[in-house]
Amino acid sequence: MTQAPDAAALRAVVALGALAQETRLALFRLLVEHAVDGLTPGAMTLKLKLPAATLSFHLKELVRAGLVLDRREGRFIYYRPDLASMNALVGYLTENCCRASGESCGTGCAPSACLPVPSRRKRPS
Amino acid sequence: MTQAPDAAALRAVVALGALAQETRLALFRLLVEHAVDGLTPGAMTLKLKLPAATLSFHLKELVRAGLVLDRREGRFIYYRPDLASMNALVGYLTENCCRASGESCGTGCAPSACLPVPSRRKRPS
DNA sequence: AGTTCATTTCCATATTCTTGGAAATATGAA
DNA sequence: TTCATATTTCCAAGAATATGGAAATGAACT
Repeated sequence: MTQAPDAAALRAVVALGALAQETRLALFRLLVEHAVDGLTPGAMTLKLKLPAATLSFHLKELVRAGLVLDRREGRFIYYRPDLASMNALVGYLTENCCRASGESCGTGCAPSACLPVPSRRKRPS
Repeated sequence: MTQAPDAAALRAVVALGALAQETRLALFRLLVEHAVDGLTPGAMTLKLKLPAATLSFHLKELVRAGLVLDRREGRFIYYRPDLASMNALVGYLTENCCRASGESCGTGCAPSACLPVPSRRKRPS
């Protein structure tokens, strides 16, 4: 079965697996709505009505997959989506799963969907 | 946990789950390379070096997710990717996971990636 | 009828994922 | 230091997935 350990495919499988779960997909979508400043786990538990342990588990999964970034700010941790990474995933799917090898299918097929967050803020202690 | 059983999200989760597996992703990519005529399970077992039972299991999963279509032709069954469905998945991700709600992020964000196999190809600029 | 090939289902096993309470850790404030 | 809040890790039980041999099904041909 294991024949071509393609690194890009491996990354895609991990990212797809991270999104292939109802709670995590909802969580990621929520984060996308707050892509600029991010959200704290506390805010997410309120929004999604999840036990803290469950939320933390899924959040960690998204981070492990490289789809979510975190930054500590005092007592809080802000999580935000890594849109560049998400974009890369969509690009991979478009490239490898949307068209036959070597073929182009029009202007809409460009892999670049949207770019990383425009501006960043930092405020560490 | 289960709070908003969004049908579109549900479909996306199933499709993502179908692709979030090394063997199945390789399988789907193989099918995309033969999107026009399709492939028989026999040909796939040879290409991917999988036991028939294992291949059948994964194939069924892809069909269940709506990503693969089959047609019987005499003694053979030909499987081919449902590119429209794949396109819808990419569209969903682009719409819901690539940008903040209501925001546009440039010309590249158009949800339509590629449509079912084109008869004519365009020259990329 | 019976034979052969293509493909799937049956089944048991092994592995991985999901859940969430309880305990632990980290940070800031009094 | 002590307290309170934010967040994570620990753990264990249940649920879902993955694997593949062996048996069953389907479809053509003799």
